[in-house]
Parts: sequence; structure tokens; C-alpha cells
Amino acid sequence: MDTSKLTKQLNKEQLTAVTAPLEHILVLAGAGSGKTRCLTYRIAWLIATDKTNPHNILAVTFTNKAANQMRFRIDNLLTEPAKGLWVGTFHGITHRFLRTHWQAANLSQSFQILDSNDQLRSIKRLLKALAVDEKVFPPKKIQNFINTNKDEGLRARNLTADENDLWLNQMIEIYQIYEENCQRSDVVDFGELLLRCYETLRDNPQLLEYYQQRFQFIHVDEFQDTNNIQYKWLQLLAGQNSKLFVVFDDDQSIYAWRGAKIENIQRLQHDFANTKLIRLEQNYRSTSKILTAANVLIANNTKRLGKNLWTNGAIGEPIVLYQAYSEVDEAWFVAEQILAWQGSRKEVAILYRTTAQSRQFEEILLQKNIPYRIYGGLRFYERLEIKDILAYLRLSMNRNDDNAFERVINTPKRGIGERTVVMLRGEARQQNISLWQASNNIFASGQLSKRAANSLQNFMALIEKLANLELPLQEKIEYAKMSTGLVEHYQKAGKEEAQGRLENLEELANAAHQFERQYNNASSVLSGFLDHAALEAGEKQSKSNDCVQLMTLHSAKGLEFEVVFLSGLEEDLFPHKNSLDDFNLEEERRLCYVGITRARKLLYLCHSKSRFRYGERNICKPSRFIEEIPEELIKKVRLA
DNA sequence: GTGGCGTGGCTTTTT
DNA sequence: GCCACGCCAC
Repeated sequence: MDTSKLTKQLNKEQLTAVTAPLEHILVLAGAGSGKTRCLTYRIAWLIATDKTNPHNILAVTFTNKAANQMRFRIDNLLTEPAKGLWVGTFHGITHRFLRTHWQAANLSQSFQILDSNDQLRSIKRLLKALAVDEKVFPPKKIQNFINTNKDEGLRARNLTADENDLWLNQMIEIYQIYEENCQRSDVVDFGELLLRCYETLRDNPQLLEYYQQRFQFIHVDEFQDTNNIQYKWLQLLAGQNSKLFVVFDDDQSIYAWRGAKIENIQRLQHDFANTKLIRLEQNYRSTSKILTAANVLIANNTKRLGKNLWTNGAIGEPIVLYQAYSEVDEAWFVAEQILAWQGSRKEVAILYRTTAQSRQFEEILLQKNIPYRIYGGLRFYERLEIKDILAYLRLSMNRNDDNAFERVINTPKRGIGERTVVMLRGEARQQNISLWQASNNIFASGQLSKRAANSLQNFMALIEKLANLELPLQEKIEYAKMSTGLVEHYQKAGKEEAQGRLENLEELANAAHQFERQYNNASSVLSGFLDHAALEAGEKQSKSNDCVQLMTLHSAKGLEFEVVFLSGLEEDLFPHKNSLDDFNLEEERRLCYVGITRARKLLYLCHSKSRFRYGERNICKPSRFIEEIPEELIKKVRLA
């Protein structure tokens, strides 16, 4: 194949990286320097030059979006589809592994994925059962404890109790019981996907050998965001012979708070011999003014590998700084600037530190009739009605899924009240069985009132019926909607709300139809669809109209816009007041760096003299980050 | 089973 | 100030 198509479009450093010898390659890629391009071209180059078979290549990302984009771009570069190439998220790939090797992983074939919401519910139920006070052991804290430990690769049994720390001991115990519960219910939470996959590979030499042999070339995107277990997993999989190709930017590490370890970069250089570091420092995105601002700002961080982005591009407009009187004034200013902007609306982004800030912007954009789109918030598969119906389907797949059971046992109301459920829980706990099995026992024992027994029997029959239906997925969902009484249930709540919910259910049925058409294994299509729902929460709004984009700085990473508004640049908000120690402050600064480098042409910095927060109006000082940007790059404006 | 009231907490978020 | 959630009373 003619590979000049591949190599022509690259600059010198990109070319060096893409065509680097088959060693461990680390690419330090600054913002806007062609990071994804480098990764996709490398993979395409490996295949096109017959260095390897696609079958021997693995590429890992953090988000579904990044994975889809990568696959799409690789396909476009190649003349024929890369068969056997694995591209996916850490969770997607480890999930795929567990589905294939469920026995080795000590799971059942029909195990289900627990999303964070379900996980929290599950913890709450567990606390109730254990009669643990939620005030002393807040469920969210426990969830965090469990997830943090799983991210570190630690199970409850790996944690050491401390006789002087009763709180810790209790946490460990809850963690332990939570693990047992999940195992019994045959569910796997997000952290578990990785941990379980890691352990299964570690403990099964033949499997490990197979995958080490298979994945000769392992590619990782956004490596600075990897946590401990992800690192260990990669290390295990790479073994002695596989070659890593890792792309990262230490200056864009903004997820330390959820376990990401920047040190993994040094760790990798230490653990793998002969790594080669390549730097991509030419920026193709921003004007030189914007880039200089970003460079000077980030230079204030001490813990960095250090790099200097440069550009051949235009000098550009000065960065605009606006001091507002209030958050309302700030939003007004932003809206006025957007109205004056001639270009496309979707090329404009309003970025903020906290989600709560979006409301002010929404109100004004609505008033001024400027279409907008907000990222974040509730996603499609997280909606109540969707989760309800999926819970029915899950239960029909796996009767032991206690989470699903609890969710739908009395939704819609069918006369199985708290009393009955308490009895079921008691039986389940005593016998160490699932709620479904407990229902069977309790029903057989004749302890229930006639009415309750009747309702329970009907409920169980309903689930059995659903399980045995041989219908296409879409029709199954339609059937579930009606037979469960959920539709009526939502309609009771009020017209407008009901309409929205029913529309969503309709969309779910359509999604199921789409899914079924692309899925080639009819016998497991439901299971596949449920996995899909858990692993890809779905975008909030699918319409890609020409809208102004509103999002937090965190969700802006990886994106770029012609015009960027960085709002709320005030002390205590950005940097956030909970992040003022040295370590966290550097992360806040990186967050600001990410924000600045999203902009191609125009960058606005806004701060307000006062802001309404927590029911009070507070006086605000401008963010230290504003002062860190050289004055000569900035133009202060006042609104008439 | 539901609706009303009181309390607490409140950074970022993917999977 | 707002929302989510738990608790209690009807």
C-alpha cells in the first residue's frame, strides 16, 4: 500500500512518532498539537506497512466518544477495514474480556453491570440491612471509599483494619459485604470491571499468555488520566514483549481527584526499558496570544515535565477581560458578545468551573433567544423511566439481580408494600439468597396475606412471562411497557411529564431496534443491549443544531471552539475554595490551562465583583489566574 | 400510599 | 437559595 497518504499530512515530530521504531513510545503532546492524529496515524501506519496484523493491536481510551472517533479515523485512513483490531474504553475492553471469560472470572454468563446510581442504591439497601446509621456512614462516602480502593486495586481483604480506627473498620466491613452482595447478585460495578479483569488475567497463566501474545501493540490515549489499576492492567497485558505507544499531556491532567496518577508517566519510564519520548509542541489550534497566555499561566506549576507550545499561526486578537458587577451582569455580557459574533453558534463555548453556574447563562440565553446546548446532567439511559423499564428487562435476564428487583417490585404500585418487602429482605439475608429466591420461599411458606401473596405471584409471573417471550427486542420493550403498567403509572403523574417519559420510552424502543439490527448474536441481544445501556449512558440531547455550547471545564477537554468564554474567574470559585492547597491548586491551574487552550480565535475571561452563592451575595476577588496572564495580552472592556 | 415539611449539604465526572 | 431525601401524619 502507498503510505505516502499517511505520512504527507504530518509535521516532522508527528512523523517521527508515527513511524517510530517498534519500541515503547511516549508522546508528550501539548494541547492542539495533533495528539489523536498521531495515535490514529500510528495505528494505520502499523497496519498499512504490514508491521503487524490488526489482530495484534489494542487501543484504549477513557471515553466512548474518543474511542468512536479513533475507530472512525483509523477506518478512514485505511483502504480496508481493520479486522480484529480492538479499540475501546478501559471499561468497554475489560467488559468484553469478562463476557468472554466469565467462568475464569468467577461470574455467571448473565452478569449485569451496575452503574453508579445503582451502586449507590445498593449501598443504601445494605446499610439498612445492617442497621448502620447513614449519618455516621454516609452512602456517598462509602461509595467513594469502595471505588477509590478498587481504583487502587484493593479489595476489602487487602485493607488492614486498625483497632484504633473503628470508623475505618466499619468501612472495610461494609466494603466486604458489598462485594459479597454483588457477587451473589451477579452484578459488576464499573471499578469491578477493571479489577476483575486484572485479577483474572493475573491468576490464569494461559489466558494471560494468550492476550500478551495477541496484543503486541498497545496504544493508550490520555495516559495522564490513568489510575493505579489501569496502569497495573496495562503492565500485565504488555508483559515482556508488547510495545506501548502512549500519548499524554501532563499539563492536562485534571482528574487526580478521582484517582488519576500523573506519576504513572515516570512509572512507565521506569518499569519499561528503552522508552522513547517524543514531544509534539507545535500547536495548530490557537492564535499566538492565546497560546502565550496558556504557556505563561501553566509555567507557574512546579510539578511538570515542561514544554513550550509554539505556533506558526496568526498573532490574533487580544484576550478580552470583563469585570462584571454580578453573575447576571456577567451572563449579559456573554450573551451580548455572542449576539455580536458573526460566525457559527456551535463554535462558541461558555465554560465554567461548577455546574451550578450554568443556570444564569441559560436564563439569559433563553431571554435573548440564543439557542444553546448544555452538556452534563442526566443522560438518556440514566432517566427514571428508562431505568425502570430496563430493570424489568434485567430481572427477566437475571432473577438474582436484587437491584433490579427492588426497583420494580412495587413500581408501579401493585400492593406489595414495605411490610412484604421487609419480609423478603429478611429471608434473603438469613438464607443468603437473592430476593427472587426469597420470594419463592416466602410464597411457599404461606406467611403472606392472601392479597400480598396474590400480588407477589402475579409479579413473578409477569417477570417469567417477560423472560420467556420470544420477540424482537423492540417488541419486547413495547410489551414490557404495557404489561408492567408503567405507562399508566407515568400518565398519572401529569400530562406534560408523562409525555416526555413516553417519548423517551419510544426512543428506547427505537434504540433497541437499531441495536438489534447491528448485533449479530440473536440469543444474547438483550444482554448486549443492557450492557450497551450501562456502558454508554448516551448524550443528553442528540440534536446537533447550531447551538452555543455550555459545559464545565472538565467536560471541555478534548474539544475546541472558535470563541471561548471562561466565566467565574474568581478566587474561591476558580480556583475552587476546596482546592487551595499546593497539590490541588496546580490541578486547578491545569484546568484553567485546558480552558484557555480550547479557544482557536477569541478568548474571553470573565469575573464578577460579587456572586450569589449558597443563598448569600458574596464579594469576590478576581482569580489569581487572571493576574498570572501577562497584561499586554489582555484588553479590558467595560459594557456601556 | 402520598403529600407536606424539615434538614443538610453544596466541585469537578467517565465508565 | 435550591434540591434531594427522610420522616411523619393522614
